[in-house]
Amino acid sequence: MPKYDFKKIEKKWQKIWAKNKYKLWAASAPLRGASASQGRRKFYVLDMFPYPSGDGLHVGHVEGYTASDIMARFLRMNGHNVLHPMGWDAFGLPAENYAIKKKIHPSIVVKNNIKRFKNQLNSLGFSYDWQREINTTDPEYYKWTQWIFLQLFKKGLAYEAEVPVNWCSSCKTVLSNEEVADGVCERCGGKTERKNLKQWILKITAYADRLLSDLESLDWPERVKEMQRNWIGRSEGALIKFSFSCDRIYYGDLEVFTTRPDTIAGVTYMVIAPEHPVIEKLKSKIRNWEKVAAYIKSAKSKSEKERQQEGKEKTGVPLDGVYVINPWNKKEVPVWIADYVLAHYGTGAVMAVPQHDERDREFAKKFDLPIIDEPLLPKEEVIEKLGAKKTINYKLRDWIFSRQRYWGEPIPVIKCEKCGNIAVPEEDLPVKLPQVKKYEPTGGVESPLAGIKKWVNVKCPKCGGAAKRETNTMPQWAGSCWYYLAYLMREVSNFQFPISQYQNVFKHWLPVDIYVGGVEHAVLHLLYARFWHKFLYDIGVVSTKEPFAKLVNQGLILGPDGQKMSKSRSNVVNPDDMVEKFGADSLRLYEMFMGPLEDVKPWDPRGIIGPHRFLARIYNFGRDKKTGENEAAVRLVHKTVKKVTEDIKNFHFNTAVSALMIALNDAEKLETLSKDFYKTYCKLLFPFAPHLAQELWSLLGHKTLLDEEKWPEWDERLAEEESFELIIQVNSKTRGKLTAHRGIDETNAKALAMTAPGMNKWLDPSKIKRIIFVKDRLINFIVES
RNA sequence: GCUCGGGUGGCGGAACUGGCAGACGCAGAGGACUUAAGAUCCUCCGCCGCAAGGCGUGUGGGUUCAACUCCCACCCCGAGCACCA
Repeated sequence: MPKYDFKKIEKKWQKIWAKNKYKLWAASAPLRGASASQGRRKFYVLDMFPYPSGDGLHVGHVEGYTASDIMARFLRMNGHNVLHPMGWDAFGLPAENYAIKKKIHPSIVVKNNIKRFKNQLNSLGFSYDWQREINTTDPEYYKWTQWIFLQLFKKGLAYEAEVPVNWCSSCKTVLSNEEVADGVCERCGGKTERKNLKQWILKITAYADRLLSDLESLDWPERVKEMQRNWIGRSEGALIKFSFSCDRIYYGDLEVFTTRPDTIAGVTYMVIAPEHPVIEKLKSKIRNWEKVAAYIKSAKSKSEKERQQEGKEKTGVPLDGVYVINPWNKKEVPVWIADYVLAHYGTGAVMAVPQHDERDREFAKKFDLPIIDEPLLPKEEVIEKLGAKKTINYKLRDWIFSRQRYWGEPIPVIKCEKCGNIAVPEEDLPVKLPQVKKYEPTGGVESPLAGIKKWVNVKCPKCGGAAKRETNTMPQWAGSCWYYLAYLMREVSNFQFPISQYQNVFKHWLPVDIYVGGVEHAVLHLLYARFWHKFLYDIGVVSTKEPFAKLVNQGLILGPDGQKMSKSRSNVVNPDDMVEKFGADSLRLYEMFMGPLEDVKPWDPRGIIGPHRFLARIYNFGRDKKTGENEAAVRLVHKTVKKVTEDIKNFHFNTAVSALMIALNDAEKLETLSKDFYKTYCKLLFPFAPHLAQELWSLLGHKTLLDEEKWPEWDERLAEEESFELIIQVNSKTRGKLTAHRGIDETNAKALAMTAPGMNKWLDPSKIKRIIFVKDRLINFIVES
């Protein structure tokens, strides 16, 4: 028997595909053809593009990319116009850190890594449309990233402000809230500290309501939607004014935000955040100022995380001499400061209702403040009587957008002492990242770009006077906010201005129909990209409200030890090794066969052998079989086509692979097989194991490429077996089985069941009380016991 | 604490709308072939039992002729959020 020489087969077809790739895998341009009338529609099948790290492709990449490749191939064979592109998200710290260490320019590092990644992707037989390849670090690409920033800037959605920020001292840059998890830098795991720095900020909060409500329209995993909902954190309530009363004299108002105006009668004290500006104003009235000042100082010195970690044990200080009057019942209550009240949320002040709020109760108990039982009031009535303002608050905060690092898109702004922040004129884009000798971050508010005087010093575009460039760069996430549009722009021209020339392609291809990627981007990339897309929608660039209609998350693949793969645990499985040992088709097949796509699953080093053996068996299958018509074979084909087709549509690739295995096992038992069986089987196998399927297809004598073949159809009647196994139960226990014709009625089933071997042991016909008959399944005799 | 997933053989997992639990694969056992090993092929493979049979889908209860599937209570694991007023 010939050996399944996967290396030879895979190389051979990869060569042929490379020659034909633009014909085979290029989507039709929308302006030529693509008629929706014949059931042919567009499908935009998108992978989350990789960061081309020095480690090369990971088996986790292979999982998601195989899933989308199966989908793309399947849809193409079904006659659809499929766009399946790939590119590189190449700005960011790892390339820069590597560059610092090895003294190689990051662009060279990135170039080498991309080359390696691309080879790896091709070695796995993915059917990407490489004509549309993009790279976020290409100046022609990032000029558009800068252009979008400028549109945001012009609409007032990008602004500079001094704000408290998260600073990562090991990455030496500011981070966004989304990049900080548990007080730790998402990137390097280092502790973050709080600093007040002047930064560029994007007003994502202006889109909070739409980012939240439009989630409903998306076919996304509920988990991801829920994470975004939590992150946006909408709450409805009202702003209520309390009056300060010091020595019984009115001293201005204090506004609080509450979601529970109905509990206002139970307010027994007031708490304000230590940072609240009113404290300074009331200073002269506060009798224990020294104590208060000390508390404020200690609160400010702590990071938000530290405050929260200590948060179980509440702390606070009363403002002696300061009271507020409850507008509902005119009662005077004391005012406290405590760091469990956050300055940046609501008004930074809370009316405390210990009866109803757990945190208030904890605080009240600790400091012996009264807890009163009170009537719950009609919410609307309270709001109306007090003239309170209904408000909606969000947890979401604006996106801190500048980074003090080299390897990112320069922020296209010129700072003029006279004119302020001035946008770089569109015709001057891109603002190219200049070559520098040292990439080391400065550690301060400037990026290494600040050291290049020639680059920094420019004329103000407005007044012509001396001015300086902004030296901060954009964060990692900027380039990935719009890359799915860049693939489309490739179809028209090579990123030329103006934007209007791209609107037809955007209209045709958007939204992305299937977006496959890891769940780790749930509140980073996926939130940011939705924000930018909505902005582009508002300024008329794109015509859909959302970028990604359907999202599929592949589950993490763990190491053989059940732990997350990592170099330090040395449990990383390298896809190259697997391709070398078992072949690309085996790797693809195994990763799909491991379990449901979305599940987290451990890598079983032996597991890949199963699919590999299966492919080797297919390779030699049928060599000693007679060709001929065979009804059982026909039914087997139809059954398998149905199962595999439906499974692919539902992303149930594990059971699709298993159906292919079952079909082979069953076919081996048949004496003759028709030509048609082999043909159809090749087509079904093709999306999963394209190299072998194509090889077998050509061995069958076909000159065509399977990419251009039509996906098989099935006949519902033939997809069902003629007969079934009738389960015979007595008192709901299975006591026998008989083969019966489909559609058999109760009377015949009963007669048949009586003839089952050994039935007289279990069944006395005179004692039958009741018969339950389930068509094409079972008959259950209920007898007296 | 809250929210969302999930708990099925030694392992990964399968099971339509409530209808044979354990498909498919890995591992394991026995056999064939081989000087041998490997590869390949055949048979077995949830647990108890010689068998007949009984028991089995996290635990306890319920509904039903029939429950992995539906209902109630609880336990455990994973992910996310977490002083957001």
